Amino acid sequence: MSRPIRPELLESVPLFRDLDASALDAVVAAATVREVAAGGSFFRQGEAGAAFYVLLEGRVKVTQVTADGQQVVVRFAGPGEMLGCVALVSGSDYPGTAEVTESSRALRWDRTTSVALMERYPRLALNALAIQGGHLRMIQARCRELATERVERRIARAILRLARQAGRRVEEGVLIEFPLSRQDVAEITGTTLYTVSRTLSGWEKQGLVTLGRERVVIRAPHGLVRIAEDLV
Amino acid sequence: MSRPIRPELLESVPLFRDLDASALDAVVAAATVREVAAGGSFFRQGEAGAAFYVLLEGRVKVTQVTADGQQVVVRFAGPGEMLGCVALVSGSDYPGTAEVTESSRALRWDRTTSVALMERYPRLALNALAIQGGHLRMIQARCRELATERVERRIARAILRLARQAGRRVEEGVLIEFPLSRQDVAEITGTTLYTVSRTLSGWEKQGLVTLGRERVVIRAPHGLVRIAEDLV
DNA sequence: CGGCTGCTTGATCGCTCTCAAATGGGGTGG
DNA sequence: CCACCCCATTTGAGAGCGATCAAGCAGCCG
Repeated sequence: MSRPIRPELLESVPLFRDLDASALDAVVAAATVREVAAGGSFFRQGEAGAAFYVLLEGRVKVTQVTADGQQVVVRFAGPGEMLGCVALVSGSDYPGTAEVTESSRALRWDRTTSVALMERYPRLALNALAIQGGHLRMIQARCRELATERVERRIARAILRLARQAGRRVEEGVLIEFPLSRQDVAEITGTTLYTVSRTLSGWEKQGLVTLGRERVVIRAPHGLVRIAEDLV
Repeated sequence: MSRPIRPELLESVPLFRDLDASALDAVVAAATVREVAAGGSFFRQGEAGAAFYVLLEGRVKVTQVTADGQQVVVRFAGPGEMLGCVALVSGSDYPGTAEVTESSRALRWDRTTSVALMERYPRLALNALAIQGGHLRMIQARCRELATERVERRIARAILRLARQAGRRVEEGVLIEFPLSRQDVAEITGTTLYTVSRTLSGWEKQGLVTLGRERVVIRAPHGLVRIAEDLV
């Protein structure tokens, strides 16, 4: 039906770290593979949390919408990352929507299977705990930024973070690999697309970045770092 | 040395849910009890994450400070809650400080012990994962609020949340049980103590709350809910 | 080539921060 | 028991960041 999964791909999945070979085999054997094309979604906010995923290929944007319809981007996930972990244990619904921005393949376990596997292979649960702890740390940092920092600095931090997790060197500098609209950046940093546009344009005038439609190339990372970190 | 731990206290700890009696015994036997008086702390931001705690009695305020010295309140923890979970697994340092606001007693496990227990009793790891998932959910909600909502609404939500987790009925209404300064509320909601003071005073004039030094009593919860939820 | 979608830019408004100063409650020491 | 002091709080005045609204521009696809 679908292509086999390359073993080296599985070995680089953080959730599977330090899992011995037989355990890894059993875990993967219990999974099904789900493919979703760009534009689709693995799950949507409010649905019952039926399954837990590990993304193998592609890219996913996790978003939430507020009661009054404003959208917020929670994170971008790439190959190797977990999806749907928060809804996993406490029999609850998905807190966000996992929108597929590049066609994706993921391993899928339904809830009872995931829990059974974690009970059988505690390493899995510990890894999940560690990874989720990392997410918690990251989102706490974002909260701190939202609460205490000016917009320009938040945008600089967001761009640098995105470059770190999905940056590719091109001749002009570092390109953020996936389509990233001004609106997306606004939803990550808690501002409006107008302010994002003005800020990025300002940076372009200073030669810090090069812009395009849904494209950002960082020419002078140190410049952005100065904006992000300087205690002026 | 110290008073024995009442079993009914342990049974209400979410981390220990569905743990059988012998496992619970073993887990508690592996712990030491640590007492910290009001004003002290269980751990401080930046220290190596040496231990993991379950609070038995008292109250703890978890805070972070930014590079430029601004403080942010992450959460308030009461009896039964975990502390130091984020630093537990990924051999990292504590992302925040656990300030004791009411003299506290907690069970303490050092890192290697915690990990060993979770491997031995996977239920523990799964419970921790579920609880941490709840924290993640909550902090995501706060991020969403910070990014999209006006200050008055954020303050209303914060006050209601605090009342839900530490409210006690008194004759005038619902009192938030622990000393809560305007500054604290500001650090929770990402604003300034001036704005908090103005907002609360406004509510007092409308009869929604009664105020005192480090005290808030909610007289009309539905009024606050209207402020927090109405899609005006 | 036309339309769609994403982006830029200008003008204006107002929420919230900031700084300054006054007020008051509560505990402590005399 | 009283007076004092400290600290949380209130309140005012002013400034400015960033939101909002309104147009116009530009890349991209059919």
